[in-house]
Amino acid sequence: MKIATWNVNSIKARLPNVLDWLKEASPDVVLLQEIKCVDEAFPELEIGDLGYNVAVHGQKTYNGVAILAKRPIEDVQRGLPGDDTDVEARYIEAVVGDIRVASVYVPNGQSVDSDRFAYKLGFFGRLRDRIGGLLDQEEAMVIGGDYNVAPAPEDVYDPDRLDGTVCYHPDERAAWRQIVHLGVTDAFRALHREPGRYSWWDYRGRGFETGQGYRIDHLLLSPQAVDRLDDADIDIAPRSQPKASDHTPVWCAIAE
DNA sequence: ATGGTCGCGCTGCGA
Repeated sequence: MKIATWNVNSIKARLPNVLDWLKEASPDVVLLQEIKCVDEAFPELEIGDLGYNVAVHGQKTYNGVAILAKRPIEDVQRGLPGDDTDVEARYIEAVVGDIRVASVYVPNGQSVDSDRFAYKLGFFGRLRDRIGGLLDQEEAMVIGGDYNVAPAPEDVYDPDRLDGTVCYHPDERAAWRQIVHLGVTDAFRALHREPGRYSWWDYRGRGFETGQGYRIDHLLLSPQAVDRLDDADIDIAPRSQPKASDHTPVWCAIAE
């Protein structure tokens, strides 16, 4: 089962790109972030025509996550537990076949001294609690999304200069490791040792053209999923297309 | 140049 994660930065603005990639890559499950629309506005018909079922947790203008799957999507749960006052649509979870999947959009954090950065660290803590609880079920699980953190120096284009800035701050990397230390595995890094493989390039400063990227989109696998991990990679082709998202898909293949 | 470019939606905010 091929499972991908992709921050599309508006599903409406990106629909031609998304449809092209679904046809080209034919993933079984796609975990989308930043769809930037309410549930009713999600282009379910166009995506359904390609054979996908859809589960959406949308929001007007900002955020929004969704799951696409060729098989039925069961036991859908919307929202990350742990803070009843958090109304931002950043988490959706479901079961597809024998694998539990989730699409996560971790807050960007804006700047290190902002309230949004504190919200980001709090979100990481809640995500850790959720993943810890799910691990107790001892099932195959893939938690994919835009984590908005590059875990290690090899995951950013200039680690010395960027250290301490948003998406590569020591507190964010520690929050990431706290999740990893629960016992989940970064699927891409489990199979690739090479540095300089990125999933996001800032529109500003023409980051893609100048090679200034970050690896911030990840698939975290439970041990039961890692045992079945056949392949994983980052597909940078969609990032070079016209009207591209600033993120590109990351995928893994789990044996049936 | 503490900038740059997108998307949303109509003014500036979030990323």
